[in-house]
Amino acid sequence: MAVRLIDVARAANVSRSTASNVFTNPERVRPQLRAQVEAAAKALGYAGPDPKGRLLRAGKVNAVGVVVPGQWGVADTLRSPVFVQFLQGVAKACDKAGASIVLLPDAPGISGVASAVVDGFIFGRIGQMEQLQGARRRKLPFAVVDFNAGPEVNAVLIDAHAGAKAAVKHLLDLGHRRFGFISFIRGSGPTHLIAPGPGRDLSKVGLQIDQEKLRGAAEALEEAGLSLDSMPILNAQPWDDSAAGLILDEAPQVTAIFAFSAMQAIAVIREAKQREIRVPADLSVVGYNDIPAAAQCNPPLTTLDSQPVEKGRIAAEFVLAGERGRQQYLAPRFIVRQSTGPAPLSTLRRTLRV
Amino acid sequence: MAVRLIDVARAANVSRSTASNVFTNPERVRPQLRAQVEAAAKALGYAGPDPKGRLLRAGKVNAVGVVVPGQWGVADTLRSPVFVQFLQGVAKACDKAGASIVLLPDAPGISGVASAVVDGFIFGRIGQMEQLQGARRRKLPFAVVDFNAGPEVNAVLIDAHAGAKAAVKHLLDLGHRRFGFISFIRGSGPTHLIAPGPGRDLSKVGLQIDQEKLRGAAEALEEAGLSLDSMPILNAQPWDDSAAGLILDEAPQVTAIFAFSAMQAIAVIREAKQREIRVPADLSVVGYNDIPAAAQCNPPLTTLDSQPVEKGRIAAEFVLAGERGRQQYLAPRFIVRQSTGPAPLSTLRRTLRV
DNA sequence: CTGAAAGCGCTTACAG
DNA sequence: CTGAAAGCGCTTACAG
Repeated sequence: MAVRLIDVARAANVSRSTASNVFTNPERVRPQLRAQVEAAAKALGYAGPDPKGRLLRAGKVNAVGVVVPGQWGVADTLRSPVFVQFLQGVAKACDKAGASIVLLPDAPGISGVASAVVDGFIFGRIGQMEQLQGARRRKLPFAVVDFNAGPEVNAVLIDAHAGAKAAVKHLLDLGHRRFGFISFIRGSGPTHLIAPGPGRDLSKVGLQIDQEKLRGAAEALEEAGLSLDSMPILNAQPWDDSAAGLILDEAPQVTAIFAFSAMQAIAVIREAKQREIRVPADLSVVGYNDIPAAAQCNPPLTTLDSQPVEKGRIAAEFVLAGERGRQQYLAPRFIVRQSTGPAPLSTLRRTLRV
Repeated sequence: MAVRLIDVARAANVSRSTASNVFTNPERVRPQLRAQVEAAAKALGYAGPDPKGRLLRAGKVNAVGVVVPGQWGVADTLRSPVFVQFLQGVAKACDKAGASIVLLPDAPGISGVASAVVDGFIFGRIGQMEQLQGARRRKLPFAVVDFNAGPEVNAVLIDAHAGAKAAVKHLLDLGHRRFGFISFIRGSGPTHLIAPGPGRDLSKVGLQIDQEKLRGAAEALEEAGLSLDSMPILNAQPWDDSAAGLILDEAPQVTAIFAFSAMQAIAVIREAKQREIRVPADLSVVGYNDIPAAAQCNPPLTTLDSQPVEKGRIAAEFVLAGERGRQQYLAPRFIVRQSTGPAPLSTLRRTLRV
């Protein structure tokens, strides 16, 4: 049914090679013959060489795969503004290189890493080393973001430890002593509170990068004679709207909340407003990531810019260039807006409400 | 260098067919032989069948291409929140079908429509029929959004005429008589004002869907005894921040602005605030598309929800199902928030400023 | 359950 | 400048 190159070649009375050249290396074919072949192609309705055939022979797809955690799916992941910023960065590099982007789930199915038709992979959010196995086996170049997978793996990293430390220091300088944290949740479990307690196990909280944030926060607290152990940590998906209410319910004594995602920070501001808790007079809020809504919300959010666009761009460049084992560190930028202020003298008004 | 299926087959002392079956139809192979092949694969470091080879033989890629206008590039297009919502819809359908999404520019280059390795195309924003040529020649199913390309072309459409008419009626009911419009610009030209004037040519303004909006607006105006010809229209990219200032400069007499994108509407609100023009007391603003920022801005934006997620989902379903010539109409939802209010009694305060 | 053969559609050295 | 031949890596009827 479908017209093939050989059909065109026959109709034009030339060999397959010549017909192929007409489409791929036109300058190698005499104008007259070229016109002959083009006429035959037109007459037969030939669309040009089938990419599937070309692919097998030529080897290169001109596409990079952006792998999305299977548990969320592509649709859910696109709801994250930071992921979209990251994707913009990937697209910048791909646009320049004339490559296309394939969005694919990290699922065992037919559309996953094992069978994607791409020249390489970028992992946008990763929980553990094992998720890289598939890409490694394909022997294609790949890059990882926000995850250190050892010296042989291309990675674009941000110094989240320093960022979180700076954020907590900023709050300490404002006089805050009682903090609450909202972390990204690893896997797809339900939102839950990790109550304060000495020696509690935080190793399952969040992704590798959230672990770094926790350590950065702990360090800043210790330098001020405080301990992270005495502070509540909420474990939630960035888009779970119940988290903000939960932490305000469970930790009314807190005067500052540091959320490891901008969406959660904004949710806290919104929820606080509904409860007539003033931000920043009663409660200071710091986020992580500088999404568009962070500057637009009221009050505008104090947050860390984690450079997602740059991350995506560099990761894509590594993959497109076929690099192996490159590591690039980026510095977060701390942006002070109006959601943080001096610690209130008393939390009486708030605790009374509970 | 790379290990192939045949290498594994030889090492395991079986035929290629059997080796192939181990990976593709394991249940057809006796456990013992299967283990033998798997051991050989492991020993050789074989990653499983190369998708490029499989593809050519099997025919189906399990991916749909989302085509982005070449003049903007993928990176620019991802800056549009509506496009991202649309992509979410596409992803919903693809996640369910186990397909991946390929983001590709509508450019002549190697990564374009002509050579993309996909099972079909979705056109997210289209200026003219000719852009469909490439997809048509590939003989793959494709769908178009917000563009009527005739009865043989799958399309998901929204009744923008009715939506725009409702929006203008809403403003008329509030007493407004002097309107300004900000349309999407076709192509990549610079932002410019189309001054009022009888019989001016509006056929080059915006895309097909913006033409519909203009007609809907004109109809509402005529029913109120007014003419679109007497109203200024600004032609701009949704992300051009200078447009809001320009229309406020050039059309100070206007009491209501209807922007054909939410981003422009929000920009007008922001710019008005800077000039101490009160919204909605001095100026009413209506947008098109209900992006997250529309509800969050201050005051929240009165706008039309154009159902981008649904559009994407349905378009993807058409393509995944191999449909041809389906047309689906969606109704826009008019959302009244706080950026529109009664027309001011006088625009004196504002005109004095100019 | 297993294997020999054909072929998916194309490009790429190579010989002329 | 042009053509005959080999082969990219795999799967799929088909025969046994």
